Amino acid sequence: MSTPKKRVLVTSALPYINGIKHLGNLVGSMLTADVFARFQRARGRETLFVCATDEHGSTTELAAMEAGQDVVTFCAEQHAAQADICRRFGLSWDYFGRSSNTPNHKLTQHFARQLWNAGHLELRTTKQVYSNTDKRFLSDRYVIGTCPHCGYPNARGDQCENCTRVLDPADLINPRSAISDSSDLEIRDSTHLFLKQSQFVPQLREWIAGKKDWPVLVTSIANKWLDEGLHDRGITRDVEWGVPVPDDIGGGQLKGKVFYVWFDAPIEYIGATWEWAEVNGKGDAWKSWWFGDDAKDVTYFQFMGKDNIPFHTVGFPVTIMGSGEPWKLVDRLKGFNYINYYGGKFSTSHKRGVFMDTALEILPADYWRYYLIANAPEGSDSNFTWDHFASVVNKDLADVLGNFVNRITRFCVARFDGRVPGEGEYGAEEQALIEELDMRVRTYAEHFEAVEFRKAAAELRAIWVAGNEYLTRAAPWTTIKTDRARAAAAVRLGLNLVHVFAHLTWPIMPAIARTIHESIQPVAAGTGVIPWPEGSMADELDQLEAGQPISAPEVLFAKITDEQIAAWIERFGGPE
RNA sequence: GGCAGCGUAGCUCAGUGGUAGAGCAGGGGAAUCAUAAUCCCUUGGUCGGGGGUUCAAAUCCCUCCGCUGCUACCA
Repeated sequence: MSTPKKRVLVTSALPYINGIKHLGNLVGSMLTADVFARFQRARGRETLFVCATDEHGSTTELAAMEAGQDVVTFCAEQHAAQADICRRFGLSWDYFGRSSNTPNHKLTQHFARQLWNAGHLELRTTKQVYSNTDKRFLSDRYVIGTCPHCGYPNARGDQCENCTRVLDPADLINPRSAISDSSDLEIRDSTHLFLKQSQFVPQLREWIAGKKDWPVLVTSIANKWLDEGLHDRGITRDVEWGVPVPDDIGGGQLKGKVFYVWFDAPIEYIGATWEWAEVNGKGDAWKSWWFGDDAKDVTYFQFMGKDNIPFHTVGFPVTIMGSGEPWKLVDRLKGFNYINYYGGKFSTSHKRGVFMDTALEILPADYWRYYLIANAPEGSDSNFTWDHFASVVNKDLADVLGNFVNRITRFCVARFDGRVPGEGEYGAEEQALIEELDMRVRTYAEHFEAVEFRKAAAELRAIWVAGNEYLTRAAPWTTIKTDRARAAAAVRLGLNLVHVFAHLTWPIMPAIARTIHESIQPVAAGTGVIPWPEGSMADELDQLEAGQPISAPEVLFAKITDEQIAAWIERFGGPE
């Protein structure tokens, strides 16, 4: 298959600043984006992978208040914490930015100005709840009161969680502030900018219709919004923490207001690229990834959970289309369903499920990376249980991959002095394996190119299994008794296989891949990328020099025990 | 309530018109290099229920049931 030398731009949905993400958030955006970006780099394509924390909005202000911090300090600390945990998960972005940084401010104001000048924004005055005690406007969800439909006393202003009916804060009986519990509320007029999304329906529909390779999940959600009729959307808010609306937009009627977090957050994909260029002294290079003819050779991939799909198929595209400028739209949008935890939702407040920090407390990142990629919720929601997790880790990682590396390297150390044996020639058995792997490696790459993670992981596993099958057929522990050269050839092939496995495994399990590689030979210094084996398997499996020393690595994957499973169910929650 | 996705072997999931599949779990065997790890063979499903279209339906249509999510001011 030819390898187009195009640039690849990868973004993952921005994690919200408030709180450590759980495994579902991780697999649905950041992790799959990382594996994809690593694959592209491994194939030698110029790749830019950016992400950032999404920091604005009233939720952040209130979380900071609760933490007893000012919002700037709160966000700085939270950003540092997320950056650290993501780095420890092996997420390899070229830059991890912040939506509160200057580039995003400039870009958000630029896009708004373009939209305003083109007549796609208009001023509308809305009625909103103002809390005199809190001295702020309250978003609907921060007004609580008695539900007019079912009498539930703690219904939120956007929806009653008891009867699930959609509400307006004005409907609530005895409304009060969720922040202070004060009932000293009033309705005030507030003027806001509205984005006239409804004008873009035909353009959006045509754009979506051209995306034949997007998941059904994505196009069906997008079409549903278009079919129901797009509402014009308010893109400003009466809060303090956000990108300020500049004076030249809105005729001076929007003093003190900021843009809505969902308006500025996706713009931060561009902002993060700008931040990357600034930090690396690349000047205007960021523009070549996003703007005009310079970005013609860029293929842009987005990764996100299904909750983010409307904002990326409708909201952000309208911003770009409406700007009248040639900014890049997403080429390939990969959306994911959710991972459930024993059939229910992951929940911070109920201490149910596994979060990025607690996951790393109990096992290394690569265990999680493999499990999550092999079970990515692509077709439908998937379900996490400790028993399932343990069976995948123990079987696929410990028994199939770990044991293969262990058995061949230990045998080489015991019977061939820990050196790659040069005797013997590859025969029919080896040729059959080479042909099988030529096919399987091609298939594995095709699954990645098609952004199909479960299938890719299943093919990788099948490649590991092929190694064990070969070794059992070749049985060097038997042939060595009568034909040392024959056994030597089998060991040489087995060691070459270990080397190839390291290269194939790197996008999914970068740390383990490096360990495996270094048991055979040092990884070439440089970028840290362990490149894809682009050659024919006949060549790739004849790479190691005769006589070169190897070592048997320590146990690569510790098996998960029943006692551990029981302890983790106790700690994180289990079947109810 | 409306809408969307999903419902396939005990479990996790492929399969979108042409004789039901994979991995794990279960059963039998081989091997002994290896973390008792591996390899081979194998049991197991009226594809959520019902109706329809078709020479042919897991696949298309209708209807019912169930699960999950979204429903625009949570992000």
